[in-house]
Amino acid sequence: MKSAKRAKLRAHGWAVGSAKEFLKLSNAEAALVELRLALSRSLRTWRTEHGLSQVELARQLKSSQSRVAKMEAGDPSVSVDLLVRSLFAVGAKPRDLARTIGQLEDRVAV
Amino acid sequence: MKSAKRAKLRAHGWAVGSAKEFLKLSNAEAALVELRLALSRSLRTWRTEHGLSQVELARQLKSSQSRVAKMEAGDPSVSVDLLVRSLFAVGAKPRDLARTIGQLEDRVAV
DNA sequence: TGCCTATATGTCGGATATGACATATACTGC
DNA sequence: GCAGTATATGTCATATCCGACATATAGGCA
Repeated sequence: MKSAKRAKLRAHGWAVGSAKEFLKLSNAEAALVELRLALSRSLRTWRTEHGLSQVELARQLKSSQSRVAKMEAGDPSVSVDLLVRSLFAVGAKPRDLARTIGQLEDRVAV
Repeated sequence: MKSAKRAKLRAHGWAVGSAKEFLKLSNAEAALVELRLALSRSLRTWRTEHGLSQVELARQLKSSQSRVAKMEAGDPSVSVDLLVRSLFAVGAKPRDLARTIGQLEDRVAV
């Protein structure tokens, strides 16, 4: 939506866009979940390909085996922050992240 | 490093890889900071291009003007999580994130 | 079977992030 | 100068996350 059009709608407040906004928010949530899962898979793939156990990886990350397990399981108690930090910590480059994220489908209904 | 080689080194514990690990960790931190900044810029760009004020964006995100300001400033109190969630919430697609992240330089010295 | 290793799950105290509010700064047009 | 608007900064109570620990489950092997 262009700014001119939006400027006209703005005065009407949330009532105008509520349904659309609702969809956007739930889509956003779905996208976040998928992102978390994609990063989870990346981390597990990296670990197994390097022949490490969760305990060993945890030591590298200065974390614990249980948290590594939760990271790899996409547990909701794990933030995208932690996943990204972990991937960087094991040597992943921004490019690698970009590739992983870019492979997610674009499900956003606008 | 391949898993066979690593397996040999494993027994020696942290002493072997400490310097390398240190570099990796600080690189990881730097990468995270850059990522935060890149996402910050994306968010501000999106907002200004849509002719919204921080207050209006905050309402969309169910957040506050001050937090939006901090997001856009790359404030350390703002997590990557929140930035990503916000971008998704305004309709960004995984592809858009991927493009933003991919543009970061790969500074990791391995 | 019992033992060992790897992974998963539940919980908890302390740490960090969040929204909200107050306030400050900056830039308009009057 | 002074309103009005937009953005920045500081603080705080609450919410959420994190590492750690305990414990459970699963598979291999003697």
